[in-house]
Amino acid sequence: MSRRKTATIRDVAEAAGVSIATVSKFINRQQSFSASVEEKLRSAISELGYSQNPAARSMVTGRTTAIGLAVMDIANPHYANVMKGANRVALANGYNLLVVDLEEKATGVRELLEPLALRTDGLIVSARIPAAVVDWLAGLNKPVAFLGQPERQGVVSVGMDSVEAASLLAGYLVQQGFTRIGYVGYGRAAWNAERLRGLHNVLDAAGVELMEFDAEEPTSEAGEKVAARVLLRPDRPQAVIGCNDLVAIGFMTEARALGFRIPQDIAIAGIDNIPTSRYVSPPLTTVDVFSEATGEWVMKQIISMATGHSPDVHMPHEPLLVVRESAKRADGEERAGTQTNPEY
Amino acid sequence: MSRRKTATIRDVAEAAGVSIATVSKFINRQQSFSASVEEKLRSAISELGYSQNPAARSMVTGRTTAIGLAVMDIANPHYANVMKGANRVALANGYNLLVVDLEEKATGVRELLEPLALRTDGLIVSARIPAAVVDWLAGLNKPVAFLGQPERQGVVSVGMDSVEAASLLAGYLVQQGFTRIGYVGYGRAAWNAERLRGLHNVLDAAGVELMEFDAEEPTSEAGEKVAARVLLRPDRPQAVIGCNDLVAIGFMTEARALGFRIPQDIAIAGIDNIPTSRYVSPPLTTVDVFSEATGEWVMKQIISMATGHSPDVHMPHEPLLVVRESAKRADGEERAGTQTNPEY
DNA sequence: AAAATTCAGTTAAACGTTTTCTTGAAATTG
DNA sequence: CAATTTCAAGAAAACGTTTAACTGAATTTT
Repeated sequence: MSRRKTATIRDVAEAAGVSIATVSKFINRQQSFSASVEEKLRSAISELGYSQNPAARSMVTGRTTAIGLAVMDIANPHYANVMKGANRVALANGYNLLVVDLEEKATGVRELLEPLALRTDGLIVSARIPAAVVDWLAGLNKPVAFLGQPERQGVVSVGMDSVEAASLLAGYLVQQGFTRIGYVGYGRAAWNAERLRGLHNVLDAAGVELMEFDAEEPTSEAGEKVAARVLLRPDRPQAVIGCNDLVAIGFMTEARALGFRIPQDIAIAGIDNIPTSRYVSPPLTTVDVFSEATGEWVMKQIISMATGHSPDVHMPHEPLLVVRESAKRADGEERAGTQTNPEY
Repeated sequence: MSRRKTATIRDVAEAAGVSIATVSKFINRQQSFSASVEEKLRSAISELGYSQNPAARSMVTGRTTAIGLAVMDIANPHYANVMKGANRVALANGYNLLVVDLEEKATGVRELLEPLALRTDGLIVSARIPAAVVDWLAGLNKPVAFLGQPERQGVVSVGMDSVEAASLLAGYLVQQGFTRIGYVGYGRAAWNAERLRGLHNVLDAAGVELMEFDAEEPTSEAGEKVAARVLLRPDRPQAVIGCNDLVAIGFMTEARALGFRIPQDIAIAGIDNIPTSRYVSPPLTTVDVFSEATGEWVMKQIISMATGHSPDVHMPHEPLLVVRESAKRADGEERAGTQTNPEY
C-alpha cells in the first residue's frame, strides 16, 4: 500500500530534460512542440505515471472544475434522476460532481453548503432553504442555480413549472367528472405553494372544491398515514392528488389495504413520473417533470455560467400529463357515494 | 455578482495585527491564545467573511477531506441508499462526497475514476470493473473499498453477502414447495455469480431444478422483457427470483399483464428490499441487504483507513429474508400446471 | 539581405495555506 | 533569585501548479 511519493511536474521536467513550464504547456496542450521534446515528455509522463495535482492547479487558476449539487433527499427517485442527468453532463465537460444530501433538514443547511461552495465552481441547490442562506449564496462569487425555488435576485432559478404540472392534473380530473378533489401536500417544501396555486387556478374556475391535507414528509410512508386518516371520513374526496408520486403511491397502497378499489372507489394521481409509478397497481396517473433532463439542463447552465457565459433562460420541457389507470373515471358506473365505505 | 476577491489568511492576519501562522493555528484550533488576540482574530474573520481555501490547504497537508463514490447506477434505489448512508457519515466526519455514476458502463471506467482518485483521500467503488483497473486502484496510495466485488489483494472488499442472500431466498422457495425455480440474472454484474452460487448451494442439495435466464440490464424494463419471453414457454418455472428487486418488479408487472395471478400462477421474489418493493401488488418478497447501513459502514471504514487506522473486517448486517405476498405457495390450492396460461 | 515576425522553450513569480524552527516573555521550579 | 520549563506568537520554507514576460533561433516579409 505504501509507495514512493507520486511524481510531480518537476520530476517529469527533469526526466525529460526540459523546464516545468514546458511540461505544463504540454499537458494542457497549449502549444506545439518539437518531435524530440514531445516524445521525451510522453515517455517521461507514462514512465513516472504522472498525473496533475488538481489542488495545485486550482490554486493558481482559481477554478476547481467541480460543481456542487445539494438535494433534499438522495433516495427520492426524482432527485436521483436529477443527479443522474447532472452527473452525465458534468462528466462530459470534465467536471466532477460533489453532492450533499440535505435529508429534508431545514436547519444547519448553510453549514452543509459552505464546504461545497468552497470546493466548487458553481452550485445547484434543489431544496427549500432559508432566505438568509439564499442571500449568502447570492453573495458568493459563483453561479448558483435553484431548482424548484421561487425567483430571487442574484441567483438563477430554474426547473419544472410546478404550477403548470398541478394545473394539468386538475384539468384532467375535472374533465373526468370528479367534483370533490383532495390534495395531499407537503407544506414545508418550496414547490408546494406553487402546486397548490396551479390546482386552484383550474379548480376554482371549474367550481370544484379542493380539500387540502398535509403529509409530514414527502414519502410513501407519510402518504399511507394520510390515507388512513382521510379515507375514513364520510366526506372523503372522490379523487386525490399526491404532491409527488411517492406520496400518491403510499396513499394508494393504504387505500387498497382498506378495501378501496382504484380508481372506482377512489381515484389517485401524483406528480413527477418516477420510474416506479408505472409498476404499481393500477399504474399511476401522473405528470412527467423530466427529472433527468432537468438535471442535464441545469448542469449545462451552471457550467456555462462558470465559464463566463450567460445562462440560457429557456426551460427545457413543459410538464407532461401521463394518463394511466389510477385516476380514470369509472365508466358509466355510479360512483360510490360518500355515505359508505365499499367492501369495508 | 462580481465582488472583490475573497479574503485570504493574509488579509485576516493584517486586519488582526498578527502573523499568518497565528491565524492558521487559530482556525485549526492548535493552541490557546491571549484574550486580546483571540478577540481580534474572531472579529477580523467574521468581518472579512474569511473562509479557508481547501485547495491551498490540501496542497500542503496532502489530504483533501473528500471521499469518492462510484456506483453503477445512481438512480437504482439500492445504490441511492448506499449513497445516502455514505453521505451521512461523510458529512458527520467533515468529509465531502464526490460521486460518479458509471451508468452500467464496462469500458472507460478508469478515465472516470482517475479524476476522482486525484481529488479524494479514498474511494468506494460499487461496481464491477476490469482487473487492470483494480490493479491500478490497488497501486494508488489511497484506501479503496469495493462493494459487492470478490476479494482482491491490495484493496478492501466488503459489502453484503450475496451468496447468503440468494441462499435465503432459495431456502424459502423450497420450503414453500416449489420444485421448478427460475432465476433472472444479470450476467455482467460482479455479484451475479455469487447469487447464482448461493442459489445452487441450496437448490442442488434439495434436488430442485434451476432455470437460468439473463436480463440485458438490471432494470424493471429488462425484467418485463424476460417475463414476456419466459412465461409463454410451456416449461415455465413455478417461481422466479429476480437478481434484484427492480428486475423482479418488472417481471411481476409483465406477468400480471399477461394474466398471471401472483403468487398463485407464478411466484416472484427479488433481492435488495428497495423501498418500492413494499408498494407493488402484491408486495414483493425479497431479501433486505441493508443498503443504507452498508453505505454508512463502508464510509466509516474508508475514513478510518484514510486517517491511518486499519479497517474493521466485521460485516455490518447479515442479509435478512423479508417474506411478503409475492412468493407464498398457494394454500391447498393446486398449482396451475405448465400446460395452460390462466386467464389467457 | 536586412527587418520583422513566428516559434519553441525558459525564468521566475504567484496562488493560500501549514508547519518546523525560532524567539522572547512569563510562569514554574529548586 | 537563578535556572528551568512552559507558552504565545512569528519567520520562513515548503506544497505543485500556471502564466506573463522573456529569449534566441528560425522563418517570413519587404
